[in-house]
Amino acid sequence: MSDELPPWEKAREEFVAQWGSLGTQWGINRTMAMIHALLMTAPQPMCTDEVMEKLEISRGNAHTNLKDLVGWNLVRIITKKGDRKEYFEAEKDVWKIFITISKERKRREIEPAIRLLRDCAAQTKDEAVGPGRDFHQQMKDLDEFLSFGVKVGDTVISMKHASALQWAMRLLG
Amino acid sequence: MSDELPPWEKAREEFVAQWGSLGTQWGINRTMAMIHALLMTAPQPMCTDEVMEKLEISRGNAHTNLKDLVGWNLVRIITKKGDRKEYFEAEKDVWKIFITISKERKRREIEPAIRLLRDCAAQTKDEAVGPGRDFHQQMKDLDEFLSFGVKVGDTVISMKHASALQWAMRLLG
DNA sequence: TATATGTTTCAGTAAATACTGAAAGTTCAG
DNA sequence: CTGAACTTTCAGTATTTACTGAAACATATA
Repeated sequence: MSDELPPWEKAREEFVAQWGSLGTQWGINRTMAMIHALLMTAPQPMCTDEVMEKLEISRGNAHTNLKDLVGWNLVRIITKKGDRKEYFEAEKDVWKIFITISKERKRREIEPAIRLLRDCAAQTKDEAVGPGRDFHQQMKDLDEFLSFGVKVGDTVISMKHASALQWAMRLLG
Repeated sequence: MSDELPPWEKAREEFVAQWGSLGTQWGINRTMAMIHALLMTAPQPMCTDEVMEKLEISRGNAHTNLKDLVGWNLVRIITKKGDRKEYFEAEKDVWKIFITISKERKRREIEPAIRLLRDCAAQTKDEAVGPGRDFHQQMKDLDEFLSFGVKVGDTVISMKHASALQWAMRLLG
């Protein structure tokens, strides 16, 4: 069956499979990464059954991961009139993908960390000497660093792609 | 037992536990994140037995994760003369931690992705029309974006903390 | 209102990951 | 050498995470 595919689809299948493996490395599940890869390279929006068939996965699995991708704002639902099915379409613009992922990671990963650091710093704000003071300082340092990073990130993701590019080019000299 | 701890150690225990939970969210295992948190806030380098005791984990688990952290260059081994034990000490400087993590993630997560994208682009370089051409272009776009990001990242991590800070401040306006 | 078409949920199961504890391996001092 | 002190490995087990398939649910059409 794979033998009958147009050549670019062979490459696509490799891309989907490998992107899935890579996904597990950066902490997202294989199926979700594969669906994302599939949709990013789909000429047309795909419905649940097409995804199930392409990846040979169950309906429940396809459904859950499609909806998770929608929750990440990496995929949107398309409806066609006269057709009750939902179709799924991935954002293909790399800059937009980058912005979306950055925002989500900030919300899910960075902000909770900052809250923890502030809480721990607050609990130890009266420590004036020794290990207690060092601990307090470490919490503050980490907080300050992450908060500053968030600020920089917010600035970057508020930029148009062209502006960000120009700015980065200047950095590279 | 916890009741007898100095107050800053209460905060530390919360930090360690919560950092562990956060760790699982960004795809690293709980124990590794907890050991890292423990060592980042340790007044002195700690040996395997101390880590085992503090976190109530087995020797094998402590050993594996300590060595993984050493592999990430986030922790280094200290030996004291006249003492055969290995002691472990985490980097505490946030800028250095950031640089270390950035380098490792680049190596483990970004570079393999770039290799995949180039491979898939190469396989489809002759596609001149339609979906094949779009696929090829998508691979190239992703490659270009990530490669450019790596370049920017390399520039930033080659900077001294103060320079990077100054540069970022300028961005923030 | 019945039926067809599609979506969502979830109990049960499979697979991947992490952990334990003990045995084997290593190194050094006497 | 020999034994003590410490490190490393790994088979077995526990825990977590992901997946399946079918039933329940929702909604549009005849």
